[in-house]
Amino acid sequence: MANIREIAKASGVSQATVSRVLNGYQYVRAEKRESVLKAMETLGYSRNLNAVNLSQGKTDMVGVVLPAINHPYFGAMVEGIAEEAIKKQVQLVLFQSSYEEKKELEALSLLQGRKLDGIIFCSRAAGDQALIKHKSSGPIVLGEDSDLEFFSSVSISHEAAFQSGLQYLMANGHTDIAVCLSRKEGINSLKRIKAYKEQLGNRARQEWIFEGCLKLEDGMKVIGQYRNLKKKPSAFLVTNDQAAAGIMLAAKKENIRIPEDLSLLSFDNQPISGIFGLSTIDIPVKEMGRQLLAALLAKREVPGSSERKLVLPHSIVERKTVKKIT
Amino acid sequence: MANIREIAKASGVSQATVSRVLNGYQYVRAEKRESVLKAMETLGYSRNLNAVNLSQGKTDMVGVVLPAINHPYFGAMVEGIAEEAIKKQVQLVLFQSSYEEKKELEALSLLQGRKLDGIIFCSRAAGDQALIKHKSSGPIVLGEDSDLEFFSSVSISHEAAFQSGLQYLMANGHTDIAVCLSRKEGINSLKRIKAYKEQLGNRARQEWIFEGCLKLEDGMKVIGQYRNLKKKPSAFLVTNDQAAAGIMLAAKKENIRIPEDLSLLSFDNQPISGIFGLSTIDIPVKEMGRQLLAALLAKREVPGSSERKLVLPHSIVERKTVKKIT
DNA sequence: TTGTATGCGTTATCAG
DNA sequence: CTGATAACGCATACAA
Repeated sequence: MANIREIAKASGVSQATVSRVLNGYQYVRAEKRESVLKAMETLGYSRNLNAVNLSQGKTDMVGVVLPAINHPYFGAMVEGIAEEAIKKQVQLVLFQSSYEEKKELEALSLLQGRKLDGIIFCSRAAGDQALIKHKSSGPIVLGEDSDLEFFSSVSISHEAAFQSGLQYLMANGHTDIAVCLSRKEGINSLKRIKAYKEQLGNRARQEWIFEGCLKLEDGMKVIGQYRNLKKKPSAFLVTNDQAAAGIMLAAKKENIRIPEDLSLLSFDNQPISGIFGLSTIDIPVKEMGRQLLAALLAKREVPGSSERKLVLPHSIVERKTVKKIT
Repeated sequence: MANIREIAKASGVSQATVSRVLNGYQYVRAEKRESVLKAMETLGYSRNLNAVNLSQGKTDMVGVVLPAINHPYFGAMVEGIAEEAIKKQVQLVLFQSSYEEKKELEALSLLQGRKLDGIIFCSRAAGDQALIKHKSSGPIVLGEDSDLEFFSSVSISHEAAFQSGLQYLMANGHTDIAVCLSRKEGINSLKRIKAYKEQLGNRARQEWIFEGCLKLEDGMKVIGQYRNLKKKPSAFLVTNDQAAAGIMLAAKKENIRIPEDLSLLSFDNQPISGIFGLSTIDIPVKEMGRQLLAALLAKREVPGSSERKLVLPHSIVERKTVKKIT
């Protein structure tokens, strides 16, 4: 636990010189540098980062808030963030929120306490007000398709993507379309329900809106409910590949043929959709991650700079789960 | 960005008193407390945690190193750790290593820099030497069944569990047993291979040892290789439920009946094993997580205290994937 | 190229 | 109950 002062004393130089050696500063005479290095070696010195952070007013750590670390969608996003983080030499601190506001506030309070240089919200439960209140604590960027003018954001247009999904199904002759959403509340779900009702008009049905579809198991449950439907849809638009795969799995068990009996179009284009031959809507999640970190660091660089809304493109990947009805 | 000094000035008290208010110290006259609180409110004060950490010499943050955050086994372990972390008021910082030593060293260097009060290695790629070198940096505990005397550890006896799995299969009349391991190297895999060869004697076959079986997809691939085997085993002992589920999935596709044609016994007793009706060996992973954090904090409390090796029990959960051969 | 002095924001000790 | 003041360990502007 030796400190810089002891090293200075042991090597017969000043603290400042030790600091220079520590930071690879060039103007240090070779002999002194050696002497400092040797002293550090023998005394087992290691830099106290808390002191460094305090002195520099930054930590090179950024928080990443996301509902579920193990969900492929967010997993891919974190991959993108992490890739960029390595380039930019910052450490990531992950906060799994499970959509609990309390967890999200934990991250915000670390930002406020200057332990984080910024926070990326991949998705969130906290309301706008909670974030706005923390705006002065440091840079915050959003991985969501939000209208919130106070923060930079990177995302696709979820509304447009959802609409084009519906339109694709309709273009294939489907008029009875059900949807599976990831959660009840949440800015995206609300927009999607709106789009659903608008696109389908009086063919939209409340009992065709399934909520809480995040994981494989969730998708499997949907088929159970599907069986009990008096009027059955001919197609499902599912907001993530996992749930859609679950639907396929359960459908096979129940001898429901896909796509002959039921068409499926999902979102994300994660590896599992390839394995299952799922038609899906590609979202450049990883790229979103990269851009999110880039946006955050840009804000850190120039604190007052204006907020940017980056909207990335989506595209339909046709595979084998949508039947063309003629 | 007001600091404690400005608050002191604004409220007409000393820094010390402000600090007392900040920390809920009781001996502060009510009026002064009010005045300080008001000043903090109007100046928008928030505590700089880097300064606090520097001053106190601790951060109340602990690092958790694990290969894959999204793997159910480690997911459950982190759940246990997180549960305990809330009780003990510490923040978790997760490091996904993907079994890359570089990532693990990142965590160690934060420990060395005093940004972490300790590290839990749920599993690791780094060799013993790398850890031992960092022993003086702070408390380190291991979630593995290691003989390493320098660190406390919490785990089951992987060797005994693997053996009892083999014995269970043999007790059910199986003599041709193949095994799926999670990775080639790694302390556990080596022990398991040893146990396999010991138990089966000359019935053990090199081509019946499958490695790299971590995820569902990995299990699916195994069936592909199984098809090409001249001599086929009658049972698989698989070191995690995910891979076993993958085997079931692929087997169904290939019209291999389970357990009629092929028996399956896996490890972990994660939810998916229940869904698939998998016979499995229960491991109290979550409890391991709790105990790991407890052990770490015990070390933080009493730095010199002796290392403890906690071995938790495992048990076989009989379901429907092991056929009794008579 | 090097040293001195000061600041970073708290906590904690020690008088009073 | 309260206030000075010394740590905590490092970075850095300013001189030299």
